[in-house]
Order: sequence, then structure tokens, then C-alpha cells
Amino acid sequence: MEPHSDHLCLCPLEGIINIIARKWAVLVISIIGHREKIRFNEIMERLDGISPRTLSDILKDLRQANLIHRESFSEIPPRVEYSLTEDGKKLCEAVQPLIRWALERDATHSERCRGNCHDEPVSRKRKLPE
Amino acid sequence: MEPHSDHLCLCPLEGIINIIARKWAVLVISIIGHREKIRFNEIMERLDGISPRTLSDILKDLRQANLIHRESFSEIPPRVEYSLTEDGKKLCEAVQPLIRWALERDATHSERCRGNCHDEPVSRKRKLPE
DNA sequence: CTGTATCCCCAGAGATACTG
DNA sequence: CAGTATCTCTGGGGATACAG
Repeated sequence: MEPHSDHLCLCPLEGIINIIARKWAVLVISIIGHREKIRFNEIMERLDGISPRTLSDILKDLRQANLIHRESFSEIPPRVEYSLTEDGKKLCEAVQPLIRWALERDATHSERCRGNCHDEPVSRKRKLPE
Repeated sequence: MEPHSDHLCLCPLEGIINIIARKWAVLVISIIGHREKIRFNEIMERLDGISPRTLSDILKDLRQANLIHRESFSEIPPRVEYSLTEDGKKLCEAVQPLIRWALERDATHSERCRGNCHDEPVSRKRKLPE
């Protein structure tokens, strides 16, 4: 990273903020990325605490951003499979270092996550548990 | 990435969500990362649209997360310099692929940012400008 | 210069119930 | 099963003014 320019263009970053700053977005991307195809409820279960409304919302968002692909089968019961687009895959890859960083950091700071995970909600809201 | 386990532990990711999902956080990290030291107002100018209240808030957050270091000099006028901690540097590195992804993506989708940047606010809120 | 103190707004997110 | 439809609430984030 050359510190040559005094003016660092942040525009690209600004663009992705709308994506990654969405609370569950990166999680969803990662989850989908770990399978070729995954269904709505499967994602829900992974996310544990998320409500269908929220997930649906994010899925829509990611779809609009052309990061995920939605394939619905006209069956009964209905089946819908989500997968990453090429762009989404790239994003998923790009996020890996971040995850690894988080992993190390997590391990360093403390070991929660040896039990059942999800000790605390993902929320960045409610910083004071009580 | 081995798809061996059906149970992907997302805990580490959950941990960082509180950091990266904070609207300006990644931006700030990147900005600071591009210099060894940077002052409050310099960051403000880079961020262009941010209010001191918000920036201050985020800076506090990042400091608590031990990602940035704050050094204040008892001078008049006061001077405060922010820099990345070791942890922060790692994060900054970890974020690079993401930035590069965003860059490519941005270039592909359209070319804004050839003028003065900041055509549109970074906000993910207010999707309807009018 | 580097922030805090206020005030306000609204989008994100949760919960629940319900539909195709 | 895969979502929508509502409703509510919280707190992030903007703006402005002011303080040390």
C-alpha cells in the first residue's frame, strides 16, 4: 500500500458499505458461500436469531446487488435455492481474510464459542446486557 | 475452505460484525491505515460527510476494541493523533481484498468517482434522495 | 483543534401472524 | 416451505452549538 497520494479515493469503499454494513449481510454471504445451494430455512437456522422478515429483506438486498442468485422451483411444497453469483463468490473470498482475522482475534481475546455458540446475540445494538 | 462440517461456526464473524457493520468503521480504519498518524480533522475531511459527533463515537468504539491508538499532546491548540494498533493494522490488511473487490466492482458497474467523488452520500439510509 | 452536548429523524431489525 | 404484512422500538447517525 503506497502512501503516495494524499487523496485516497474512498468511493469504492463507500459503495460496499451499503452491503457489508448491513448487519447480517456478510454472515449470509458466508453461509451461502459454504454450500453451492442453500434454502431459506437453512439460512434461518444458521442465523439462529434472525426473523424471516429481516432475512427476506437482506436476501432481497443482496439479490439486487447481484451477489446472490435465487432459483425457485414450482413445487409443492415450494423450494427456493440461493447461491452466490460470480460477484458474490468474489466477495465471499474477499471476506475470508476478515473472517480469519476475526477468528484469531476471538481466540486471543477469550474463548467463548466452545459451548453452543451464540452466547450473546449478534446485535450491535444493546451493548449493555442489562 | 473445506465444506466438511455442516455446522459452520459463525461466532468469530459475529464478533466483528459489531465493528465492521458500524457504518464508517471500515472507512476510518482504512483512512488511518494509510498514514502512520492522522488527526481528528483530517479524518473528518476525508469522510467529508461525517459529523464530529459520529466520528468521535466511532473513534471511541474502535479504541475500545483496541484497534486504534490515541495519543493526545497537551498543547495549545490541542493535538491528537490517531494510529492503528497492531490489531488494527491486521484488520486493515484483512480489509484490503474487500476494498479491491469493491474497486473492481465499482469500475465494472459504472464510473462515478471521476469527478469529485462523493456524488452520493455514503448513507445506507435515505435510499430515496427526494 | 478536538471534541462533547443536544435534539431529532428514520431505517434496520425483532416479533408475530398470516398467505400462496 | 418461503416468504409477506404489520407494528413497534431502538439507537445509529446527521446537524448544530458549544466547551476545554
